[in-house]
Amino acid sequence: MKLVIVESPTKAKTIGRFLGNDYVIRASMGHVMDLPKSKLGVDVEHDFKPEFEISADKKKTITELKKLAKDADGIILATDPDREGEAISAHIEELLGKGKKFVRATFHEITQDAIENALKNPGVVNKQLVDAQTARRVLDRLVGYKLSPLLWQKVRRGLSAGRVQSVALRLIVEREREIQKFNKKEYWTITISLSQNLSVVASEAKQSKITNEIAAAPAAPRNDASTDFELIEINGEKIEMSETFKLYDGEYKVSLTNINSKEAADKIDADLKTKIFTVSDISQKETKRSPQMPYTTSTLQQDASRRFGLSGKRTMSLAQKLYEEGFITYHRTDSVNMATKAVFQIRDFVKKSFGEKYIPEKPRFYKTKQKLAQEAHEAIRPTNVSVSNEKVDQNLGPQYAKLYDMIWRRAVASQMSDAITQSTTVLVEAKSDQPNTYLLKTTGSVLLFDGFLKVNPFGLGDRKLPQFESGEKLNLIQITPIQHETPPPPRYNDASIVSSLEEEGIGRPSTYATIISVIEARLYIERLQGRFIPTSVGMAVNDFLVKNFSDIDDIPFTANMEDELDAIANDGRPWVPMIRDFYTPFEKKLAIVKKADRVEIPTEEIGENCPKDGAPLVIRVGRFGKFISCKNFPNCDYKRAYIEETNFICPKDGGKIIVRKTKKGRTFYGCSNYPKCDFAVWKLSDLKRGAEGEKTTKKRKSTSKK
DNA sequence: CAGTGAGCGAGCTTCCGCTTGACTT
Repeated sequence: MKLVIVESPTKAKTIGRFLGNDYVIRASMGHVMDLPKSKLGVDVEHDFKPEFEISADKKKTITELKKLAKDADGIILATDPDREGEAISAHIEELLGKGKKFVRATFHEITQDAIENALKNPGVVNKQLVDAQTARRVLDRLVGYKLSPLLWQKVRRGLSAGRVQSVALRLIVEREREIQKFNKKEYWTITISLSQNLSVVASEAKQSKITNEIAAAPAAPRNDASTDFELIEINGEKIEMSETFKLYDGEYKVSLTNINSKEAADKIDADLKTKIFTVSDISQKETKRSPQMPYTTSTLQQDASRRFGLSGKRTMSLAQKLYEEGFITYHRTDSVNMATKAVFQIRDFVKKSFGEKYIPEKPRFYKTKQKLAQEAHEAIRPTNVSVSNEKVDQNLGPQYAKLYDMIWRRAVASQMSDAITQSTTVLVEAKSDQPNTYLLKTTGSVLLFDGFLKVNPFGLGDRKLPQFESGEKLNLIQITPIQHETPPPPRYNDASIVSSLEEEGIGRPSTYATIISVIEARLYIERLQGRFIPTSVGMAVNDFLVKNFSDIDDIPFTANMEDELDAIANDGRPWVPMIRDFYTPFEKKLAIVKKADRVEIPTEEIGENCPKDGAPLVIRVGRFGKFISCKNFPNCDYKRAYIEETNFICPKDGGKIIVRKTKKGRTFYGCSNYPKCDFAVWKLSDLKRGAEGEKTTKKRKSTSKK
């Protein structure tokens, strides 16, 4: 008997189906050893020796593995083929060790071929890769467990800092400041509605029929409905312009026009009324649109957030179940690669369902753009393309089916043909014998071939233009000047923060969702309609870290770290000097900052005075969220709850429903007349149903359990 | 289901990354 050890139990089950009876497959359930939770666990005096110990929740797993190892003829370490996976193998080897025969087997996809291949070509644990993981772990521990206590001392108890979470917080704080200092600019666009002159062109219409037949896309028939044109040039000069702003995280571009006041717009409006409008140019262009790459963890979370408003946490929990039930491949991945077998299955499926035209000549193979990607797994795809979302609905329910459907469409579309669109641009000149000539433009587009849009129809929508003739005169129907303001850069949400973190190589697929949960749990940020706003505590912590540790609390720090880890893994550089080079200046800085003053958390006045001593009342952020207190604290201890109202009323006594938090920090909604009225619900949607239907609520629950 | 900020000074808070259940509704 041979013992095979992988990380995930679902993976173990799948592999069991491929291998014969002489193999026993077990899962490690992730890391089995870690640094102790309650102390630093790194001996900085003695070459940073880490005190790895068996994780509390893995003692049982290890006991069982040890038992199996005793009877095994050989042990195959088949953990994930990346830095962390290599360390898990090393830890298991160390724990089960002594006289056992270990080999290391790696594969990047769970297919029969890949696994047989891996077993035929066994290797040994890569010590250099393990060293790189040790360095990563020790560095993160030193940063986290040295900075956090400093925050307890200088700001408030229970706070935290770390290489990843502090940069995520910084992104959000910097963005808030960029929004605050953003200068809005007024600008105007001018839309001109023009119509065709039916009686005049009636005879020409016949002639145009010839061109009409040649053109692949038929134009809408001529009619007297008007078409909207945009003003684009005045006397040969373009009115559109753009401004670029440097942000902490990249660049921000806004487009606007050089018409910057109502007076200027009105003047153009009046002048345009005196002009004659003539079609001056018609051009057509075919554009190809290619499908998107199949999902990774990051893009899956982004799309689920954008399309269904799901949090990263929720998406991952739905995906976990889909994975466990065998509907999709592994859901924590940074790879866009699909197993060759799956690619051909999808091509077959598309050919059968939609015809030959819908698959490109050659299969599409995608490459990830992230240079820090470790690509230990496949992209996220359905394990069997012929499984419909109805089947998922029957087995797991509509929420799961919705996510599965999204994954299915993206994966299938990724192997389909390009969509082909024909766009038509019509230019109109507006002039007279008086000064000033204007150029107007309109664009229409027609889908010639839907291609991949057949299964993933996003951003679809034709805009058919009537058939125009060059030189044709048009009638002015209406001129509409519209006022705009340049919008400030948007606040981050679940989708955009994950996108930024991934782009900068900060965090990993298994942590994107938890990074956000952590800074939310510390009350560093709060959500406003799904977007992140830093709290006063978040601002204070961020400013403290940036002021004193900007070399760590910055995007390039992780990129540099990754370069150094690569040198350890690939060139065999020793890890201890790398950590020492980091720690020596860090320790000096820590000692200096320890002597500095406490940080004051800014408060916000609410425009009301304290009933006790008349001083202004302020909003503070405590351990459980916002509350109102006297500015003179601790000399005056007046305090009361910060009440966030909703639009709902209590079905029991008609009081207002307000937002509250449990001791554990969960949000719920209760009656403002508490404790006189004890009405409370977890979700506002429960409230709508509440009055008429306890029965319907119960029914739904029992069916969804099936 | 409904707490909060400091200090008094017990004992404790905290990192990132790899995996699931065990919890709650």
